[in-house]
Amino acid sequence: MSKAIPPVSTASSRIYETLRKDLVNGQFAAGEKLAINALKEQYQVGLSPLREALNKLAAYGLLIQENQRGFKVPTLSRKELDDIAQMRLELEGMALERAIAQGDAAWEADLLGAAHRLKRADISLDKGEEWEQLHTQFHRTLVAPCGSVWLLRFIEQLHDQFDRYRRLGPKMPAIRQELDEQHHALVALALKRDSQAARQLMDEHIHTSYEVALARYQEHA
Amino acid sequence: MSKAIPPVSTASSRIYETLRKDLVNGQFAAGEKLAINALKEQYQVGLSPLREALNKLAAYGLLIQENQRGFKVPTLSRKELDDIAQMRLELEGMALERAIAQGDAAWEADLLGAAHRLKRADISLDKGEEWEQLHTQFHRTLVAPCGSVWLLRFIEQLHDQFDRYRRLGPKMPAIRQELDEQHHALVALALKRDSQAARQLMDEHIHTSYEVALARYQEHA
DNA sequence: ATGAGTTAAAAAATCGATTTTTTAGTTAAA
DNA sequence: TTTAACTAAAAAATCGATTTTTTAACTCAT
Repeated sequence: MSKAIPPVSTASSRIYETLRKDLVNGQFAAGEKLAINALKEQYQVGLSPLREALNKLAAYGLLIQENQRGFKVPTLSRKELDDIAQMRLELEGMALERAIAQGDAAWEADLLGAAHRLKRADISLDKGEEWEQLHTQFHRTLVAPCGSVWLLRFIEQLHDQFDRYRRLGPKMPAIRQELDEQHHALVALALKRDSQAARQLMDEHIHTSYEVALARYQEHA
Repeated sequence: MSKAIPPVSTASSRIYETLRKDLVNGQFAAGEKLAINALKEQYQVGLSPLREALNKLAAYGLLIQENQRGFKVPTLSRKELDDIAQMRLELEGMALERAIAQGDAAWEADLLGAAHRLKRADISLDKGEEWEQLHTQFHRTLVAPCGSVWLLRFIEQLHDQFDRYRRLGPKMPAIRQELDEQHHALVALALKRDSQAARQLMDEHIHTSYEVALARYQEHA
C-alpha cells in the first residue's frame, strides 16, 4: 500500500516531475521546440537543474534531444498511438495475468480501495487532476504484484506516452463512467482469479481508451 | 542498413556513451557509489556535461539516483537477472515473430550480412570489443522490422541490463561458438519465414545466454 | 528574384565558483 | 559503552558567467 518513502527533493527532481506532468497533459504543443530560457523564467528554476531534468525526460522518451539544438516535444502520429496501444495490450495483459497468479490478500484489499477511491472521485466534481491521479494509481495497483520490475517500468512509460494522446481533449464524464465500470469488473475478475476473463476485459478496457485517444488525436488537427 | 546520420557530438553525449559502455562492461562495481569528482578527472570532462550524462543514465536504468546523495551503480541479483531474461524471452520473441512477418528482402540481406560479419569476427582474434559490437548489431538487425519503436527501445534497454551480468566473466570462445551456431540457424529460419521454429530457437538462444550470465554471476561472488 | 557568403543575435553547451546538504569524526553527557 | 550534539571535511546541487554553435538577417554578385 505504502508508496516509497518520499525522497528529499531537489530543484532538479521537482522540475522533472512538474515538466513530466505538463508534457503528459499536453501543456506543450507536439513538435514544439523548447525555449530553455523561457522555461527557466516560467518555472522559476536555475539552468542547471532545468537541463538535468530535460536530459532525464529525453532519456525517458517524453522529449527528443538533438545535440547542439536543444530539446523538442515529440510529434504525435496515428502510427505511434497504435504502437503504444498495442504494446499496452501485450504488456499489461501479461502483467495482469502474473499479478492474478501472485497477488495476495493485501493486494486484494489495495485493489478494492483503489477502485473505490476512483469511483468516488468520479462522483464528486473532479476538481483538478484528482481523477487522473487515482486512475493512474488504480492501474498501478492492478499489476503491481506481477513480479517484474522491468515490466512495471515499461508499462509506466507507456501510460505516460498514451496519455499524451488521451488527454488531448476535454474530460468526458460519459467515457469515464464506462471506463469506471470496466475498472470495477476488472477488480471482480481479479478477485475471482479468473485471469482469462480478466485479460480479455483488460484488452477491451485498453481498446476503449484507445478509441478515445484516437478520436481526440483526430479531432486535434 | 544505414544507421542514423551521425549526430554532432557534445561533451555530454560523448561521456554518456562512454559511461554507458563502461557500466555495461562492469567497469564499476555493482552497488558502488560514484565519486563524481573522480569521474570528472578520470574521463577529463567538466561537471555539467558529466552530470547531464549521469542523469540520463539514471533515467535509462543503468544508475540509481538518490536525491542529495548522488549516483550509484545498481546491485546485481539473481532475481533481477531472472526478470531481465524472462522479459527478453517475451519481448524478443514477440519482436522476432513480427519481424519475420514484415521483414522485406533488404532485411534478409542485412541479416545475412550481420551474421557473416559476426562469424568472421569470431574466427579472427577478438581484439577489443569487436565481437560484442557485432553481436549487438546482429540482434538489432534480427528484430529491426518488427514495426514497433517502443518494443525495440525496451529490448535495447534489456540487452544493456542483461549484459551487465553476461560480461562479468572472461570471454569464452566455446560458448561463443555455440551461440554463433544458433545465430546462423536463426537466420536460416527467419529466411524460411518459419516464425514458430524461429521463436522457439530464440527462446533457446536466450536461455543459453542466460545460463552463461547466471554462471558468471554466481562465480562472481 | 536566387543563392552564396557574411555577420549579428540568439540559443545551447560548458566552465568555474558558490551554496547547501550529507558524512564522518569528535567530544561530552547519560 | 552508548548516544546525543556539535563540527570539520567532503560531496552534491546550484548559480552566474563564458564559450561555442546555430539561426536568422543581410549583402552582394549572378
